[in-house]
Amino acid sequence: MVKLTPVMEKFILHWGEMGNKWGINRTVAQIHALLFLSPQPLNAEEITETLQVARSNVSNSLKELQGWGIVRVVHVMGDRRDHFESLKDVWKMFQVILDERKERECEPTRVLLRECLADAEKGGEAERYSKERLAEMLDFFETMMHWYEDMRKLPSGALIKFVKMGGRIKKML
Amino acid sequence: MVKLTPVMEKFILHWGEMGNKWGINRTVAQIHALLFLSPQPLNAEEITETLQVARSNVSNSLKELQGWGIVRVVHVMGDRRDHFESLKDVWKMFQVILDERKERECEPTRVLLRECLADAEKGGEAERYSKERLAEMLDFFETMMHWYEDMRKLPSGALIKFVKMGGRIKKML
DNA sequence: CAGTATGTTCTGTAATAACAGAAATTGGAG
DNA sequence: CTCCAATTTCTGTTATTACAGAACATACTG
Repeated sequence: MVKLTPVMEKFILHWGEMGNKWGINRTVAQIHALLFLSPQPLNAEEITETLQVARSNVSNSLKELQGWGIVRVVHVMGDRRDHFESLKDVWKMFQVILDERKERECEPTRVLLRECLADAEKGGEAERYSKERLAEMLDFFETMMHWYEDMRKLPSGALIKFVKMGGRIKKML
Repeated sequence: MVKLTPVMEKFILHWGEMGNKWGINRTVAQIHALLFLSPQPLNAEEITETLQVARSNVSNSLKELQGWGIVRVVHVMGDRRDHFESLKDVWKMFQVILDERKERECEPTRVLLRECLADAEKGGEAERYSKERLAEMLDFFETMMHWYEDMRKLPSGALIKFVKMGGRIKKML
């Protein structure tokens, strides 16, 4: 049985709410927070007891987290139950989440914007204004996505150093 | 009466779904999309008819969008009804949204993380591991938020140029 | 001031999402 | 193969959120 410390509880609850505001199911986010704070991998039963939610809910939420790529199954010697652990490296964790959201949400939007622009071509005058606006939107998406992909390629140390430079980068430009 | 072109309709529906995935109410996002694509400001009645949702729903959603700072009221000469228009500059629009999410969601998280770390100090051994993890998390948040604030200060032209440079920035480091 | 257009708030309903518990499945262990 | 632990999937319920329509409030018009 995992006993939540006051700090763990506080963070887990907050993380749940936060997830919610960003379109992530509350229990999914809570489980993620729990695993993030757990020194060892936990099995589903332990998560169920600790967070007091249904076993099935835990099972589905873990699948979801694995789908996002921030939680993975590990095995403990002499125990055939699955155990779960979260990525612990915060930078990597958010990188993985961003990668995933880019694919799931930005990419389809980019595709749709391209389609819209193609349709707008055939729409003549009626679509003129939409075409203008959506072209700008598409340019924004493409620019940001390219930029993210470029940053993404940097070795993680270089990226961190770069971000930590913050405003001083300005002088270099 | 506003007649939706096929392109407008397609984009509005997609934008609604997209909003949903990011924790934004569907009609709120749809209204935003409509205003973004509308060459002129629209009044609430027009929005109601165009999107076929209740007048009250439109009223509340518009308040929400104004709260986010991406839609504002304008007046048309000789018409006492409020008209609404969206920011049209995509870069500015996303900047405003990010500003707002930073304040609403990241800032409270930063505060909470600080509290957690303070609590963890008093928690002794039981909180040792949590303290480690949350300290890293806090560092991540502070670094990213500082970085964003620094970038935010750049004149928008410089920022755009900077982002468009993308990977070529690497050579300069 | 009465009447009307406009906009907001309130209240109940409908749609959706989250969830619990049961049933079904999978895959060792003996 | 049989049994049992572990996990997943299914089904119905509960909670939440989104929404419509009505009631209300505001403020302009004549």
